[in-house]
Amino acid sequence: MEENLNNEENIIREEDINEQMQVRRNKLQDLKNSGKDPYVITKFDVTHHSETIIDNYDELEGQEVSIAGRIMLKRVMGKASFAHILDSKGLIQIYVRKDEVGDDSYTDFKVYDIGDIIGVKGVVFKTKTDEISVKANEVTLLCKALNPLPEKKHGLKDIDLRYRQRYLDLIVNREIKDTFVKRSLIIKEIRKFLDDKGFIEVETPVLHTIAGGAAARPFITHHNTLDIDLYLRIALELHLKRLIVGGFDKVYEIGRVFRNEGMSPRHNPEFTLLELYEAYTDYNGMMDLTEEMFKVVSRNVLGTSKIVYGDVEIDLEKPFERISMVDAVKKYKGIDFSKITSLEEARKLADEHEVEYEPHHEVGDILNLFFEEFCEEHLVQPTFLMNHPVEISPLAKRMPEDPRYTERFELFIVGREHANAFSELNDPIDQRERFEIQAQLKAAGDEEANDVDYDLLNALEIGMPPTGGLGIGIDRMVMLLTNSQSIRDVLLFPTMKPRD
RNA sequence: GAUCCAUUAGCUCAGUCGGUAGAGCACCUGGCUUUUAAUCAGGGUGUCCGGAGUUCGAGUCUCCGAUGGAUCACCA
Repeated sequence: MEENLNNEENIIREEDINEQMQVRRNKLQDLKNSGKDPYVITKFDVTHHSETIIDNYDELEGQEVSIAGRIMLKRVMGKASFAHILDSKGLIQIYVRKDEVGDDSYTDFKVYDIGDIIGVKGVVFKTKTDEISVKANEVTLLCKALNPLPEKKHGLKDIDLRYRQRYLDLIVNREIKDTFVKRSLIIKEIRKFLDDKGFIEVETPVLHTIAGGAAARPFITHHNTLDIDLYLRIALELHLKRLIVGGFDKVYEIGRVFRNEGMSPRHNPEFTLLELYEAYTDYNGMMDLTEEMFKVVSRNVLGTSKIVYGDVEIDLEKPFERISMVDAVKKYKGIDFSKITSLEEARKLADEHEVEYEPHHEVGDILNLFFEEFCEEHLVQPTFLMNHPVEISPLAKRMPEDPRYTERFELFIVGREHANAFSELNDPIDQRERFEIQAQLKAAGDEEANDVDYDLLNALEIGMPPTGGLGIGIDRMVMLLTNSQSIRDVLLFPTMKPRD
């Protein structure tokens, strides 16, 4: 059955071969017929990269080098040719003369296509226009490209194709490679930053029996042998806290989490989350850590902590602003929620200001709606939004001076949430009550509400020290530091709907 | 999930009022021993995203569908 389907696909594909693709297949067949099948070659010794040759021209002039890369541009004349070769570091020109490589080799070279991968042995020199080049004395075809590359002038602009065929995008739009190099450096710097502070990196399960630690709809999968449904994790929180109970004082994990929700320029179904937990500190400690991390990572990766995002300059150097959610709503909307004590008052306010709420929303939920509606977009420079209502913070400790609110903060930059942290709730009795409220919400149809995690409750009953916890969306952070407007520009292979 | 926009050659894009499908690059044939998005002469290679409808006639108008983008909803 499956084979039949594949055969059908293959038949369709054969029909899709256009003239250019057919020409290249014919060229490959000719190579094979004359004993020059490039696919039998297993290795090629590369001694230099384009960048090395260009950066060290003075030492390398007249020296023999061996380079390899993809033909990107080709200028063929009767008995001599120029071409540009793309290797992992960039472009370099090669000069191929018939009287240097021999008649047969030159004839072969003339029919190589843009996109083919060749190895070149030759001598470093400068052309009369001062371009650093390699004069070939030997050219080897290492791989035939059977499909043509996009055009040299305009490259590949079709966003759909760029995401679906990222390999093409990387070849043709080489500047995007920088984004992914930076992404790698950012994650490396985060690890270094945390390791230097004595944090231990751990790995916890991706397959969960309970989807908790965040408000999100999970992906559901099935384990055949156990015959149970499992959830792909939506957060790292609940396992990392168990490790604090177990005696690790400082732990972190950088891992993929999965949320079965809408996609947008800022949301991908799978994304990378950093979560860390530190015993014997609170959300103030987490604020200091967050501020330092953003500053240091930016400095070490970009060489500066004053960055440009879109048309705004963001200063990660000066102390981040700190404001409570109640004060933010007061500042940007002129409404003082600290004086709102009943749900009726809150609903009346919401009605007056055309803020839509759900029947199950309490005062704290409505406060949060006001914040999202009227304040969020104003928090462009780094701002810690603090002291969220307990209703939207089921895992955070209450503020001792006002139990309606929690010791929690979110870091906002360019109007977006970049971090979320709190003094972790370690009161097992309070935690049990909050889980039960979540369970009621879930029973009432809220698909994002948490289940009761009895094992976590047991862990808390064993005893978790006062702990600060922090989560940072790595993709958002990479977007910020690479001035990327879409999350898909910082993901090598963003989730795409299959065609047909 | 809703709304708007896009989809034409391998790539980037034109296509007027509904009247036989166009350009540049790429590709093919030939020339050219220092080119620089090489160049000179010649060649158009197509499921106009798919399907249905209106019409004498549809790339163009209408409807249904696919994929993508933006905005909204949800969220990080």
